[in-house]
Amino acid sequence: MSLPHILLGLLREPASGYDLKTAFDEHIRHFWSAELSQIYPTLKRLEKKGWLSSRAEASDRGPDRVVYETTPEGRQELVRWLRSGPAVGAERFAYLGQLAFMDELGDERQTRDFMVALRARLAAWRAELEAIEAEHFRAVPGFPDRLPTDAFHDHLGLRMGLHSLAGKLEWCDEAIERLDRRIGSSEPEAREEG
Amino acid sequence: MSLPHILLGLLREPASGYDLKTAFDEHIRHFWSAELSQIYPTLKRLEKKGWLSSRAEASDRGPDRVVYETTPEGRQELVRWLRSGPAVGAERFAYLGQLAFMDELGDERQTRDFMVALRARLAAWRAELEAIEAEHFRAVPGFPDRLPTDAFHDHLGLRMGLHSLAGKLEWCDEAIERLDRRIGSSEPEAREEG
DNA sequence: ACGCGCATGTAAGAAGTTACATGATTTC
DNA sequence: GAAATCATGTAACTTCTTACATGCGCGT
Repeated sequence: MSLPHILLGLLREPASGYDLKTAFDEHIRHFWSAELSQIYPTLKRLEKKGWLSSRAEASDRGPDRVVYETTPEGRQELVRWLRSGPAVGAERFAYLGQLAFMDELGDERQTRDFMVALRARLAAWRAELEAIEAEHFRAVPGFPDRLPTDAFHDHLGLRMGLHSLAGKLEWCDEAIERLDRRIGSSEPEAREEG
Repeated sequence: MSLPHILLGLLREPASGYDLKTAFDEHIRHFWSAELSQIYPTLKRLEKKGWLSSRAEASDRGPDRVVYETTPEGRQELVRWLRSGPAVGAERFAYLGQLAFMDELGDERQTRDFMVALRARLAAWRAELEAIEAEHFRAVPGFPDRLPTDAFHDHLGLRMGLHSLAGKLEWCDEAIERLDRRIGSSEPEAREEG
């Protein structure tokens, strides 16, 4: 039930479905994703609900664009969502499910391999967020303390990702360490790996 | 595409749909959730696929139970999923969407209120996980280093939640601090709040 | 001529939620 | 007698994914 609200939020300025998909891939992807085939019908639905209005617009290249913008009702609904308190509690982490059943494999070295792979994925993600933050530092005047309010809010989201990933990476290291101790004490042979 | 695999994982021992719902509410809820109305048809689908078999069983109280267990094919599919590497990247965080658009409200004190509310929710969640860990410490012999492999895997999941929440809570504190600085410097009146 | 980026969608199906329907037994 | 727990589901709907269909204009 959040995609409509994310679209409303993105439609601060008028945009086409295609534009919105670009925004998803560039900025929103860090906490949500959506396909064009989901965006187009959702926009139509929101227009029927009265939260958006649309108009056709000629394009420089390619076919006409259908440009949407929020109506006062749409804007009101966005504000209602923002004021309804943090939407927390429905998160789903498939990799924790995998981990929970990993003992089925009966070999803790496989759990270790899993944790090492997970650590690499999370570290890559963190590197990506760090690069974005570094770029902001370089390019945006007044970063981070004197940012205008919209850029400051973006920045808070980025920091959340970094803190959460830092915690998870600590956990990976802790888990790998404990697994090594268990593997080492149950099996006398040494095992080399970075 | 993870619910079938989580059900396969839970069906290490034969269980009914009702039993599985109980397991979801007790253990799985920390990283996944499912309703009975989703579990029952999914079990039927998995049986048709040949991953589960079922038999009716008399119950002490209430109607007959339909007890499922994994077939060799089901077990093989679970192992395939476990070995396919960490399923990461599709996570969705609605509250980061809210935060990103919060500047629409044009008042950073509302962002601050939001962060305080979010902090409280996350802290409550952490307290819950900590209570579970404390109970394990008290009740489970050999905790945490000499656990049997299944309990050790459960424990890793718990630690992940704690580390991730710790990172997020740090972020909340950082954000609230920065917001206070911004609010304080833009508006001279003091503001009391816990 | 071919592919890429722009721009629109539809169709089919899987996954998930909320509400409803039924009925036994046990506990207060 | 009422409420909780055990136990099964169906129906209607929303949400999301994957695959397909169409066509213009620009660069190589």
